[in-house]
Amino acid sequence: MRTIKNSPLTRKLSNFVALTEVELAVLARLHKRRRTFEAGRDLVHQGQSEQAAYILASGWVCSYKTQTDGSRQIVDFQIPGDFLGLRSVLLHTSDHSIEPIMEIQAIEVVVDDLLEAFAQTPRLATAILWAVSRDEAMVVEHLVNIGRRDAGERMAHFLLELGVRLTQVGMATKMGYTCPLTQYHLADTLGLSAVHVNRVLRQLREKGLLTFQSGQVVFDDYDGLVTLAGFDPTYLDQAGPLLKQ
Amino acid sequence: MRTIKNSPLTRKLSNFVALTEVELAVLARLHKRRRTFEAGRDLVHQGQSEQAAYILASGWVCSYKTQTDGSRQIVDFQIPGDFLGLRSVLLHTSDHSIEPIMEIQAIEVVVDDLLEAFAQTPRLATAILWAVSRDEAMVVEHLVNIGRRDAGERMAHFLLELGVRLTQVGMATKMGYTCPLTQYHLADTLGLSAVHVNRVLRQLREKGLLTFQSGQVVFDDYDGLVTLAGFDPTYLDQAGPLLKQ
DNA sequence: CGACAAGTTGAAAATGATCAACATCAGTGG
DNA sequence: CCACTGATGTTGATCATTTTCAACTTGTCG
Repeated sequence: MRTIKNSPLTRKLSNFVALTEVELAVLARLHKRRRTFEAGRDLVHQGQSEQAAYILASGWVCSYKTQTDGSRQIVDFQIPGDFLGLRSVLLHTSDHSIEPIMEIQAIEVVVDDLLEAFAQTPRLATAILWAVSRDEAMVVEHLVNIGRRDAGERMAHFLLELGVRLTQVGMATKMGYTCPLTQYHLADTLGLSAVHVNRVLRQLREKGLLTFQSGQVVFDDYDGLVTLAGFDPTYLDQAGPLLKQ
Repeated sequence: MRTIKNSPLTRKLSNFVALTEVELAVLARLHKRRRTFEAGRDLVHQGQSEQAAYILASGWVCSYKTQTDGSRQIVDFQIPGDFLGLRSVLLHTSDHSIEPIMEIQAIEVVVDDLLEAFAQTPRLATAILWAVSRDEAMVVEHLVNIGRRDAGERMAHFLLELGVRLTQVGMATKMGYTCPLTQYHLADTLGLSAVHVNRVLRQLREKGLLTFQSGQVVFDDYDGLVTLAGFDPTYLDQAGPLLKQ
């Protein structure tokens, strides 16, 4: 049976703040309607001013921005336990869109409930501040990835990072993982054209580093990839609770 | 006389949460030693595990990451009122370095005091959560800038954004502003080579759009720049307090 | 089967990087 | 007062990476 104690969000927050029974109860009251969204249809749309945020329960989504010329930049992917649209709610306006990669389930959280919960249990606010900071650290790493690495390094770095994140929730190993992303998703994530993504994947495969085919990422030479990408997973590490009970 | 009530940080946080006298008092107790740092010498160094965060009181700093091959990516610039190193403190490790562009003054904040303050006044935690979210929105916009715009558009967008931020603190107008950044800073910010930065600045000047010489940014054609860059300052807007007294 | 999304490949064009040289200016010490 | 130095800015020539355009393949689903 799935309870509040083993939800992905609780598991994630517990890495930072050891939550008490009272805090778990407050967290439980946040869980409102569970909603299902189909692949490809936007959950939140750029420019919209939203009332609710969500906690992702199952599936993958991507958050992205589109420009007037039609090009888009994927900012990040979210996996179960991650917040969706929290920034939009806090800043009173959505500066980005959120699209499910597959059919997903998400739990709606009303913003007033969340702010009320902070008042009741400040440690929960601290835990969420930590979660937001970790998200920012990932965006920063993407920025470095796009700004200062060539196409091959970008691809290797991105797929390694995704591997580490999925490993943390039991969905990947150092051997590889199942990955529903298309080459178009990769292109929009890495700031490349879809055609070039295809070539880069071929080069990595021919060098014996990694194979990404039929929705499966296989690390043929994990250490070689780490070296190529200059991958340092420190920014993803969970160093253990900062606040004790 | 400079009091807690008109410090840049208070001014910034007040945009989100109307702070009470009690909360202002808690904020005041956070203000510890005021320290001066010279230009070019790192305030926080990548990999270091820091005890303290800072609030920038005067001057500009940049936060950046360096890679093993020596290239660096500037993630963002901070101006007075911004937090420095908050993420490092929350995540228990510094994933980036912070370098003063000029001589700066910063106020040291001990992390335990900050977490203690959250417990006393949860609304302060909410205000800081908002500030962190706004920082993230800026990093996201930089990501789009580097991922999906060409060199000229990037330069225009960056200098326009900086203009808006400086205007919010009274240090710029639509005419232009004083800017201490070198072409190397711009290159490391925009993911370009310093040589190409120089060419791009020349092209913008020859097109009558903007002049950046001798530490002065002059907008020769503001609207033209906005069009070129596809600049939409929504993500920088301060929509007014979400939490009332 | 037909339609459509996704993946693959080649050739030409564009964008930006690298290398190298030189200019300008402020500070420094003889 | 001047030569020297280092940081910054400027320009040209060449090279590498990545994009664009176009065609074609493969697989899936009705």
